[in-house]
Amino acid sequence: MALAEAILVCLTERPMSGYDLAKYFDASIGFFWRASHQQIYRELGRLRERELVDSQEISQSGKPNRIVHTITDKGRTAVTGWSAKPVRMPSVKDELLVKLYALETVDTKAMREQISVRLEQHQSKLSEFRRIKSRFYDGKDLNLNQKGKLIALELGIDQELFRIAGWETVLKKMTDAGV
Amino acid sequence: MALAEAILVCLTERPMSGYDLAKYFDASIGFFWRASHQQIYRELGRLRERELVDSQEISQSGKPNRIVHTITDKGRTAVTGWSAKPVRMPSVKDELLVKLYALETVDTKAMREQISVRLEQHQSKLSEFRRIKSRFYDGKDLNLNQKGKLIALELGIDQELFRIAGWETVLKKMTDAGV
DNA sequence: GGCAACATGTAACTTGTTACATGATTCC
DNA sequence: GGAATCATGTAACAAGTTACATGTTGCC
Repeated sequence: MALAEAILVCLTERPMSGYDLAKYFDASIGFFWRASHQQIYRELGRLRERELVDSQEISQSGKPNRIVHTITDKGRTAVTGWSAKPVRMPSVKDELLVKLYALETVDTKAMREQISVRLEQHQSKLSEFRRIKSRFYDGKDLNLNQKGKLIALELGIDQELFRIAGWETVLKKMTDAGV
Repeated sequence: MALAEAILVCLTERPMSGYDLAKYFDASIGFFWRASHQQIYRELGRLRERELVDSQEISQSGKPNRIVHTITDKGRTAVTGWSAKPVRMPSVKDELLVKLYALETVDTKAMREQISVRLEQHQSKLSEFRRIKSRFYDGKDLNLNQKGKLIALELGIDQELFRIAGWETVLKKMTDAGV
């Protein structure tokens, strides 16, 4: 259950509400471990039960109340313990690759269209990563915390570049194969 | 639910038992959509209910009986229909990237060790892919079915090469950052 | 006045993982 | 005689997805 730890890692940055966490995931750590707001709320409940976070309701006049979650010392210890444990290989699940594998059986016109869509998605992720890099990291003096995030981000950028090249090659090879 | 379709795609090749399918997944389509034997058995039950496969028990003297699943015409239609539908972006879930993102908070010695393990895993996948390519595809005349599989396999090979280079770069950048 | 975004969650369902269970055959 | 492999599954649980529910504020 790395979702728990991903949340705790975010909370080492600053205390956050479930909504803040969902936004934070979308814009950063979620590039490496995606989670929906429902998952985050459920996991926060469990983290509270295990006393890894401390949750405080803050009343706001007018607006609905915010529940702000703060990582506890027990939570910090849990993160360090987790960090030393071995990781698994990331799960492999790409329907588009299954379709490619089944090339003879599929609708190849639709398939080319789907590859184009995929290419655009990688392109927009690439732009987003580059924007974040130039905005927050380029030409700045970075501490270790920031350096870690930058290294991860640069790996993300290279990955998007690779994937764009990869799917473009696939399109060429499909053409060569006559489909 | 692409597992259903991945199974149907395998069964277009030849009728198979659940056990055969689990083996087949491990050695081919599972490179792009991993599934455990439990998932496969469960899904086969559902496919039978939906009449997309026809399941026949074959008694074997001595050995336990095999249940052989054959794709039906309805099943073939389902695959074609599925193939034209848009796909999602593959899920992103890599604990090692989360740890990299949280570099300051983690045990960096253990982290370097985990990257080394990951590198070995990619190396062994690469060898496996290359072995399959040279054994089944190199220097042969291929039909469209085989060409699709080869294109997917070559994308897999490039991906492993990219990932090896990527994690090696991360190790270098960690050294530069002093961890 | 309506719609998007803020903010929080529950419920139902599907998928994926871990552990358990059974019994035969083949190889050492 | 014991371990590995063949072959088939069930049960319990964890994780992920989709849909629903509620009420506010701020903008056009």
